[in-house]
Amino acid sequence: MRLSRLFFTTLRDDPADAEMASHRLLLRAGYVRQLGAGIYSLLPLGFRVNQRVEQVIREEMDRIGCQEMEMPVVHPADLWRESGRYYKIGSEMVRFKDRADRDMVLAMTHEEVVASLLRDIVRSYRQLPMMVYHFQTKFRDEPRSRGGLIRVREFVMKDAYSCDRDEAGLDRSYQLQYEAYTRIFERLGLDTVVVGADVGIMGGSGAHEFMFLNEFGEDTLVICDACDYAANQQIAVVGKPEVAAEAPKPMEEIATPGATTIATLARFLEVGPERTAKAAFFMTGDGRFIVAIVRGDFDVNETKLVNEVKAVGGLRPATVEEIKARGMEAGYGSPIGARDATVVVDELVTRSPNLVAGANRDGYHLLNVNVGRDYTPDLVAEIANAREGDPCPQCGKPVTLRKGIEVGNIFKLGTDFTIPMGATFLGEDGIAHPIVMGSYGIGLGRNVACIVEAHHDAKGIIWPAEVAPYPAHLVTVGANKDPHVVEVAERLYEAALAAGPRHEILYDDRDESPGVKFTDAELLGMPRILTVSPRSLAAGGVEETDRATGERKVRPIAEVEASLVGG
RNA sequence: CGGGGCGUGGCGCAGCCUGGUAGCGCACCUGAAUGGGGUUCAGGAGGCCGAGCGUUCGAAUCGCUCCGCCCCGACCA
Repeated sequence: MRLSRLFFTTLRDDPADAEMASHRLLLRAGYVRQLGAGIYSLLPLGFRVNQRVEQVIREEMDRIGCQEMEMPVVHPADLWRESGRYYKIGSEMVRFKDRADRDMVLAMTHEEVVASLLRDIVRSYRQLPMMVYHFQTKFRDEPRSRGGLIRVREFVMKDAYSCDRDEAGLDRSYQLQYEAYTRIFERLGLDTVVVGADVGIMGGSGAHEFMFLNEFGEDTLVICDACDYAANQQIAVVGKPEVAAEAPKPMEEIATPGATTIATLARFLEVGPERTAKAAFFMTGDGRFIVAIVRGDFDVNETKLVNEVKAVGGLRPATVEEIKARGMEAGYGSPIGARDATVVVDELVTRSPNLVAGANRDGYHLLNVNVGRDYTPDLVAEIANAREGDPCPQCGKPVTLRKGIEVGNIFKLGTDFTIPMGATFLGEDGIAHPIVMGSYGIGLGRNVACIVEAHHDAKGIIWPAEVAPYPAHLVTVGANKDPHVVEVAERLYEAALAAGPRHEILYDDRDESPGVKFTDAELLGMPRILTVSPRSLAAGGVEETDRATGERKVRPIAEVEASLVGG
């Protein structure tokens, strides 16, 4: 591609809205443009990178026998009513009516379509196992997009679905996908950490997320450097402190004016936060009021809480009015005297005697509160967040907390879609069984952004060869002075072009100053920068710069040409 | 959805407080010089100042409403 013809422009100034290096560089180098909140166009360069990423994924999916297909973006709402997700998912799913007043939705993912196809096509166990995938646009009307391509509303995802006769088959398919993912991210140049993940209220029996460690990540990971333990904080269960036994003391009310947070309370009473109980109040999507109690030195983990109380529709913080209506006082709250509330207590609290807890009276707390004696939990569970330095559940060494971006996930769905949607097969036993599914997603744009996060320097992007839009960037200098420069450059360019699409290079044939050309070449990030100039010709050929190492050498023209057309 | 910030040419910004009909840098066009690190000079083109309503003789500037975008939080099968 001749740069003089390429639909793009580079920017000298950093776009004001781009905080992440990847976002800034992709905008500045002319790979993407924003159309709206979380909605991006891929310019030709960006599209080419996307295609390269897609191709890597395609090869690895094909390699494990996953079959490529394509499913629609617009679905009849009835399909989603069948699985029940039409009612469970909130406003992140775009709903609309077609001209005949039929309810339609924009696809957020494609489990329903796969299940409906299975129902139509699969009759016998002989047709299983089977895996399919496609690259397709998803629209998720996220409340807030962020980080350029990291969190968007419209994006292309590779989503694969495994379909098996039973759990053992699912385990095999899952393992194949796991291994394929490992190869994919290695080829993409992304170091990932695989963490155990939340399966959510939709059920399923297991999930892993492939995480790219990055400070802008939206997930917090609990990682042990001493062993291989790694989990999303949403589900991480780590060791809790030992608590010294203590005889229960009489409960006693004490004035604590203004001490509405654990920090101020602990300071006021001159005790450690571990001597206090923290109350958090939630409403479930189905209208239940939850009081969650953790020790003052911990935070409530909402994912764990959602799962423990099986909160359909999730949790939202309760309002002050809702708290008052149940006999409690925000800022001075505890389950003592609570009405119409489900009390969920972290197991550590039950082992911690004589805690300070709210008196449910403005400006007062209670000393020496003991679970069981002073109030009765409806549920005792592990609902606290793992903290930096807590003991690893596998080896006991302190864990660290890291931020990560989810670049891929694999999920054992089980029969959550096939049972409600009636996707069954006739087994060897002559009985109908539900097909056992798994789903496996990789968001393309997010991966492109992460690749840039991992591969750039102060000057620009440095694409790994596997995903570079073009293998080389050819620059001419002094072309106006010396016709031989143009001759050689044209010869190299045409030779690469003739060698096939995979060999095509980027050719900066613009009448720009050398500074502009070199600066753009480094910004754009092709792995090899080839310079043809009177100087390089006099030195024996073409100057080649390795973008990653900065290493330069002059090579004979014929040798460079061979490298462009060869394997 | 709550809190904060910002909408002025493709990008980055000034002007707004103290109303008087829009400016700078980069990019773009023309010409000349230059030709190995965003080169120089000269001359240009491009903006109903996010939208609507209001105040005023007069609004980019003041007021109200709306829309959009960014950040923090909530949210993220």
